[in-house]
Amino acid sequence: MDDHTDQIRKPRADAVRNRERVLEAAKAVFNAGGPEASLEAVAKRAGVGIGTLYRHFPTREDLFEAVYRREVEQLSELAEQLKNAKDPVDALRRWLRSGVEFVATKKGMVAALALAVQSGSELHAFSFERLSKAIGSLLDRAAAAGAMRADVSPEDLLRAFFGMCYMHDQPGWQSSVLRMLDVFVDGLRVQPVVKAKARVAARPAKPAAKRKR
Amino acid sequence: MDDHTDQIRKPRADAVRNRERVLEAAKAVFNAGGPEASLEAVAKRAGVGIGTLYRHFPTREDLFEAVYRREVEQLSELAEQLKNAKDPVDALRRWLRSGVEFVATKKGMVAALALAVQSGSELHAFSFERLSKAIGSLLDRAAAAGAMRADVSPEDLLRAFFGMCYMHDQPGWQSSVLRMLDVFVDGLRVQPVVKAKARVAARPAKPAAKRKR
DNA sequence: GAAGATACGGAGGCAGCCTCCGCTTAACAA
DNA sequence: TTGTTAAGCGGAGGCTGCCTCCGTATCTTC
Repeated sequence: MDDHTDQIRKPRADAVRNRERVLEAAKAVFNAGGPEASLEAVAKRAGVGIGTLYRHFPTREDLFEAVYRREVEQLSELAEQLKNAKDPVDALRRWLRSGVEFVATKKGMVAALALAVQSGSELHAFSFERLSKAIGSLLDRAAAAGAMRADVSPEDLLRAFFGMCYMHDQPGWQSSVLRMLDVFVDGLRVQPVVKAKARVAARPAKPAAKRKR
Repeated sequence: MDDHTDQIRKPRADAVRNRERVLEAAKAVFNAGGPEASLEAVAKRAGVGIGTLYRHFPTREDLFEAVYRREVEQLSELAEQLKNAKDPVDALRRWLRSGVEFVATKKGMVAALALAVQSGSELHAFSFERLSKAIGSLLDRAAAAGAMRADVSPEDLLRAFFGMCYMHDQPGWQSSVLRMLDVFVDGLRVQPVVKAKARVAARPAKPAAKRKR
């Protein structure tokens, strides 16, 4: 909307450079020392003053956002691609598995997201919206095909996913999470009326809101 | 083992009193301000010096442990009771639901546990051991009865449970978690061979390690 | 080259962590 | 009771990290 107002000064070269340096330093420092690492350490590593860091990224979360936005986008794009897979349930499973790998690589991200969630920050809002949308279409497709229960929202799924990944620094977390996700996806499949027990009325028949067709 | 060594001085009355005061204050402060709340605030509220607080609880985790140990024990006892229920799967489901309620009440606990997990503290070790054991018997019973897949460890389950609850300060978390747990338990049931699709080889037939009979 | 906008850096105020040690007080013996 | 002494108390103080503010330096534009 203000893309081409009258005269726009070219951004200062040093500013651009510094921003980049800070980002790089932040990525390194956060990955090494967790998301609570000292911002002064980041500044020092970037070779800039603490004031400069704060000017570019007024809050810690702003810094997280800049560092991890791209990574969230990658995850989201992956879902986008899987949209075209044949078996939608399998696509979902594949996305979740990839997500786990992803988390395993970028250890910093989950912790940052967890922090972001608690503080209700931008990053959280952005990430959840982006990912929800991406996964939402997977879910919708699966539900529309009748291959999966339809009363589970993308947000639900994300919460569960990230929650499980949150334990990502315990010994066997990765295989554990994979196992749990498997169980979860199994539970997600629409089940034939195998159990004539009590839970009959528990699940509403209507597909809850945003069905595709 | 050193219950009656030669001469043991009776513990000082003021020390006992102060310990109690600090615990009470801590519970209040943590529940209100989260587990990162200032320890000096706790001391002030307890009406003791900061030094006293640190003498009784050298680390923040020690304080958490003392505050939340009892609560963990309650959860664990609940599982103990459910052991006698008829339907083991249902018992598990009930335990999980109670767990959610529990978390809803004692908001402090999950956050504290989450912190504890990351720092690999006592509290974490203790809690996980205690709860694992309690749930383990539920799982075993269910698996032995053939009502549930047997390749899921109590630790897995706990991780998943706490993970899901970790988002416990977002708007609709409670119903979301309940929904997810339902899905999860569904996935946990051993499924009849309803789907002759691809996933045939995915799950090994052998019940993985500790089967009951 | 000059002017003016923009960005830099770090001093400094504040808060919380944790330690240390001189003083107080409770428990026990006589 | 009173004296002795171990146990406990409290808060000053050193340290680290957060964040703001503003005098100074540097870049862009003309």
